[in-house]
Parts: sequence; C-alpha cells; structure tokens
Amino acid sequence: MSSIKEQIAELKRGTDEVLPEDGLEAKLKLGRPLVVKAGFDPTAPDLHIGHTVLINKMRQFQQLGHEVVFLIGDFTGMIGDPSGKNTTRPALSPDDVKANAETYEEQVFRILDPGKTRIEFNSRWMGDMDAAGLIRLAARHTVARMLERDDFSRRYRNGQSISIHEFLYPLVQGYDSVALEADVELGGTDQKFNLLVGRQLQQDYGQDPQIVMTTPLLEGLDGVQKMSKSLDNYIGITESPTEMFGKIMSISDDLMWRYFEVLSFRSLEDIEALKAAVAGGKNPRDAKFELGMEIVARFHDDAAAEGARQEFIARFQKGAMPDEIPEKALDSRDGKLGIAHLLKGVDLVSSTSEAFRMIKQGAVKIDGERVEDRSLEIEAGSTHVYQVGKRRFARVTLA
RNA sequence: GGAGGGGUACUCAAGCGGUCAACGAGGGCAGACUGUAAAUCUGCUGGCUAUGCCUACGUAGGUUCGAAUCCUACCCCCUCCA
Repeated sequence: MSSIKEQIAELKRGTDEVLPEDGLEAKLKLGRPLVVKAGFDPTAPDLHIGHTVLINKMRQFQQLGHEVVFLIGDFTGMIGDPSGKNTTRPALSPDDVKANAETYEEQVFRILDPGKTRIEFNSRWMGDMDAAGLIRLAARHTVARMLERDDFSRRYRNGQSISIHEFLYPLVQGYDSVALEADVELGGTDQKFNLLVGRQLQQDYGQDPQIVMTTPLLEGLDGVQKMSKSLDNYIGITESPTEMFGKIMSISDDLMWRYFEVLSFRSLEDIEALKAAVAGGKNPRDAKFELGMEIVARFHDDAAAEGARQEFIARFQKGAMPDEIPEKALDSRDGKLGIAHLLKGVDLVSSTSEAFRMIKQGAVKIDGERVEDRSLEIEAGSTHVYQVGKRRFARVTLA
C-alpha cells in the first residue's frame, strides 16, 4: 500500500477542489475504510463519459480499500434539483425514478467494482421522515445562507421564482450525509454548495463533517458546452467501440488535450511527453488514436479498442466499407423502386427530399458507385450496398 | 390590479402587405482537401405521388387580388409600477 502522501496526490488529481484543503489527510490517517458518498440524480439514466470523471474518482477510493456509496437520489428526484438551472424543474413520478435508477445500476458497474459498492436510495430514510422531522431539519438552516448559493441569489435578485421546496433540496442532500455518516462526498463543481450544506448538517448532528471533493464538468464534443445528452455532444458509456472511437476522433485537436487531462489514467508526465512529441512533429491523429484506444478499452476491452482503430483506418483513411453492414429487406410494390424511396424506406435518410439533396451533393453510392441520377430506379430481386455519406450504410435486398 | 415589450424554422435572430419555404449566425449534414469524423474551403439544411403541389411565422377568426407582415379575440412569456 502506498503512503498517505502518495494516496493524497493520487486522489486529488483531476479534482477541482478539496475542502477543507488538508482534511483529506486527517481522514485517511484514521486508518479505517472511509465512507465515500456520491449522489446521482435519477433524471438522466444514460451515463456518458463526462460522468465518469467522478465515477473514476470513486473507483480510486475503492482501490484504496474504502467503502463507496453510490447514492441514487430517488427521493430528491421527486423534488427536482434546480442546480445549474435558473428555472424550476418538473418533478419526476415514482415510476420514472425507479426505471431510471435501474439503468444507472447496470451502467455504473462498468467502472466500479460491484463487490465493493454499496447502492443506496435516499428514500430509505427520507421516505419515513414525517412533517415534523422535515421542519426540524429545515430549522437547521437559514434563508440567508440558502441565498448564498449562486443560482438562488441570482434568481432572487432578478425577481424569478424560487419555490420553497427548492430550498429543501440541499437540506435533504445534506441529510443524506448524516444518515450515511459520510466521510467524503464527491460531486461536480455545480454541487459545491449542496455538499457544503452536508458538512454543516453533520456538524449539527454531532458528526465529524465530511470532506468535500468536486470534479470539473467535462466539455462536450463541441468543446464549448458541457457534455450532456440533451445537447447531443456526448459519448455514452454503453456505446459501441466503433462509435466511441469515432466520436473521440471527431473532437478537435485542442479538446483532445483536455480529455487526456481529465479522462485518461495515464500519468501527467506521460501526457506532457506526448504533447511534446506532437509539438515536435508527431501526428496529432496518432495521439488521438491513443486516447481513443484507452477509452474504448476501459468500457469494452483491448481487442475491441484495436478493432475500432483498425476499422477507423480502413474506413476513413482508405475509404473501405465497414465490416458489419446492417441487412435490410424492402418490398418494391411493382418490380422496381425509385432510389429516393428506397433510401427513405431503410432509414438511410429521413425524407425523400433529403434523399434528393444527398444525391445532388454526391453523397449517395451504390456498391461504391456514385449515384448521379435522382430518378434512378432499382430493379426488384437485387441486393446492393447503399451508402449515404461516409457513415451511413445498409445492404438492401429489394423484393 | 395598472403601464409597456414580446411570441418567427433545431437554437439564436432579421423581416413589418407581394420577388418569403422566409436575411444572418450557430448547430447539423454533405462535398473537396487533408495528417483524423481535427483545421480550412464550398454547398445544403420543411414535406410530397417533384420542374409542380402541400404545410409552415403563438391560437382562432377577419380585411385584402395577395398577410409572417394590417384588424379583432384568446393563450403564453418578460419588464416596470402597485
């Protein structure tokens, strides 16, 4: 086992803040497994690699022998957390929450060790709390302190509405730490306020307050906005190797370094060396290959990573067809079918209008031959590989 | 409750009686190029039984040969005052 000093250096890597600064050392010196908590809002059931910055950190604690609690905020999900938003969010139904939570469980064990992970739902303790208990909890915090939170104060100043129940969210989240007797709580930087409320409540309840560690929000594939499903600039952790690798290859060369910094498990010295190599003439594409391989291997395996790389080279450097082309069958009605209708029929395009546009732009190929004539008709009984652009393929048998 | 401002395509945002399927920007897609699905350049970006037709500018009506543009009612959002 490495020294405490080394552990701290390792744990701090890639974090935004650790509060209080030296608290982590004191906790580690206790010499017992620490309870490390991270809460997840069950509104977004599909994890993407942006979330994994935090989950990787959980895994690190696990590897050091600590107890990691994956807390699903099923109760708080019914309230709706306003963090990072400037309007209230609709509350989820219990059924939604349940379904979303299950999806979480499936996905998170791609990174965490199931044997060392405790999954909790905060409804376990919050569900039983009565009105009197809630009011007692609310009595432990003041409006003035709530308004310290950025988004609350901004909305308050601007005369936008803040529902009373939104004030309860940080309190409930903080109470989760009390219920779990958490030693450490991990969260995104946008969660900082809520995590700090946890510290304060623990102190009120006579517990040693948790250490707060925040991780940065990862930029999405566009390199500007934060990664999120709704902006469609994400890499989902359940995506196929080819898909993941391709998306990594599509990020700008600048963004690649940011991803190396927060997603890669490689040492910082290693990354610096790679950067120097690129500055000295190494093809940035090859550096990106390395990043893509590491990410794919993490969620699949080494073979899948190598396969994804091979396919990328074959397809985009050499223009070859992919190994696996979806098979489709289509019925031609009267012995033949116009090309536009065929493409639409197998979902290669979303409308016949789009099909005509693609043909006009030279994006449509049949068995590698570019289609020039938009009124081309395909005979029934034939099977061809149809391609739209570089990424959409289908082998279609026309009956 | 009073006074103003506004709701336009995926998003932001012009247009304020006809040449508007709607300027521009972003995003997306495609082509070229290339050292990558980077960067750069160019084009496209409502649908269809396609050289024409249909549907679209908050909703419902109205005026007009003709409306996103004018009128009426309604719905929603914002700002200021109380």
